[in-house]
Amino acid sequence: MERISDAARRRLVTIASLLARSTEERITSVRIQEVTGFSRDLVRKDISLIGFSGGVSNGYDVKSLLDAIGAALGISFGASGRPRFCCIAGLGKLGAALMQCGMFDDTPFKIKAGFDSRVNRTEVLSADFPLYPAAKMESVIPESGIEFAILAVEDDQAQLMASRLVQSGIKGIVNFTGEILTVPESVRVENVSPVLALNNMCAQCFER
Amino acid sequence: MERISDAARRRLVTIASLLARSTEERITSVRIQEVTGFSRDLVRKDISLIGFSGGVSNGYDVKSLLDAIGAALGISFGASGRPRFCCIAGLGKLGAALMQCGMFDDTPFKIKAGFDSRVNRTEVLSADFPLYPAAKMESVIPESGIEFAILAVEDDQAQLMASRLVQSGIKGIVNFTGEILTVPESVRVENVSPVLALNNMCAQCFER
DNA sequence: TCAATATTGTGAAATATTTCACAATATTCC
DNA sequence: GGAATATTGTGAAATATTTCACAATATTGA
Repeated sequence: MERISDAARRRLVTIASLLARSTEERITSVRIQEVTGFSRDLVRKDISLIGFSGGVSNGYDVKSLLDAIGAALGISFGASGRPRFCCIAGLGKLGAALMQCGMFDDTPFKIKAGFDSRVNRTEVLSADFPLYPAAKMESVIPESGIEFAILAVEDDQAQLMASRLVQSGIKGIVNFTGEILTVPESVRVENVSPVLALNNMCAQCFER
Repeated sequence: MERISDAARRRLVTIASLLARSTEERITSVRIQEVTGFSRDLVRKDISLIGFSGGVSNGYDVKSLLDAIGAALGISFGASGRPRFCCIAGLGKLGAALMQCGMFDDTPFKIKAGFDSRVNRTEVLSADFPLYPAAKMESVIPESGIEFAILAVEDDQAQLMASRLVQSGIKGIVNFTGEILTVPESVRVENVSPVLALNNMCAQCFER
């Protein structure tokens, strides 16, 4: 099977989240284009790339296609799939909100620990999972089977904490800070800083 | 000047955020590669794309390069640049945290309004800027010169609110919800949902 | 049933992007 | 000062991605 490019993989993940929420039984490439903005040709190519071919002239079966994408990319939707253990590093306003907002409830992502360098933060807050001072990171992460971290510390601590997460064996970091993180090639970073996002949008608006 | 691709623009924004935080006076393409992971060749190409050429054999002058990228892409860093007015739609745990966490303090992005469909939310919370029931969106946004919105509502309200933001004349949406938003081509969306980010990371890990 | 229509799946063509390679030039070190 | 080294800037080559075009097939409606 041909290699799946990074861009194609992201499109497929987007398509899959769309399918996961669909109330329809079938969906066409034209409809996917309307919702996501990806061209219908590309949608068909991406789907054929994972070796799926169940489409007929009234589109794809939503459930089969979702399963196929999930199987090809190793992802699942809803709370039932193979659980993926995560932690939150930084329990300030934003970190605390992320841990309490219920965003991960219907997903395979399970928050298993929270870390903060200020000991009193971990004592004041309460959560469904244990909170630790940051010093415990290196032991807790491997022991709990935590794969991914959500980084929500202050910008000036971001690189330091990221490096410690990497040291602790984390596979990927969802970066809420404004810092550009330097990590080994084997570790993934997804930048979700609102400020970076706004800058990208401004630049895009200016562009035309 | 040759067209700047979307990917190149994003790399330039990333490079610019890096420069904006740099304490050094000069920086080389090799150093930018080390920090960002973009190949040094690509870094040089991107920089030449905006018509900047000030590099010598010990690198680029950080300040000049930052200015050049800013001028080419219409962005600025720090609180001094041309202000860009934003709003937050959805004042639940996450929206409230975003509005209080100080993340935008040293940026040109100024939060000018908050919206929530539950009237009592806007009465209970207090902020540096006015809070309105969502019904006021269509009048407040054009009147305040708000260009961008941060969408932090519950998933099931996401598309509806996004459409109303679009109706109100917003240029771009930073989307914290897990929904894939359908908007006109003229409106930008940056997806910063932690769940989407985690899914993209999982897919990437599986890939190799 | 059968024509008209809609849709997928996929090679081939067209574009776009990235890497390569190297001349030109600046810096460093002896 | 001069050789060795480092770095940019940029065409050209190599890759990669996207769009095009259309055969194959399913569905719809008369």
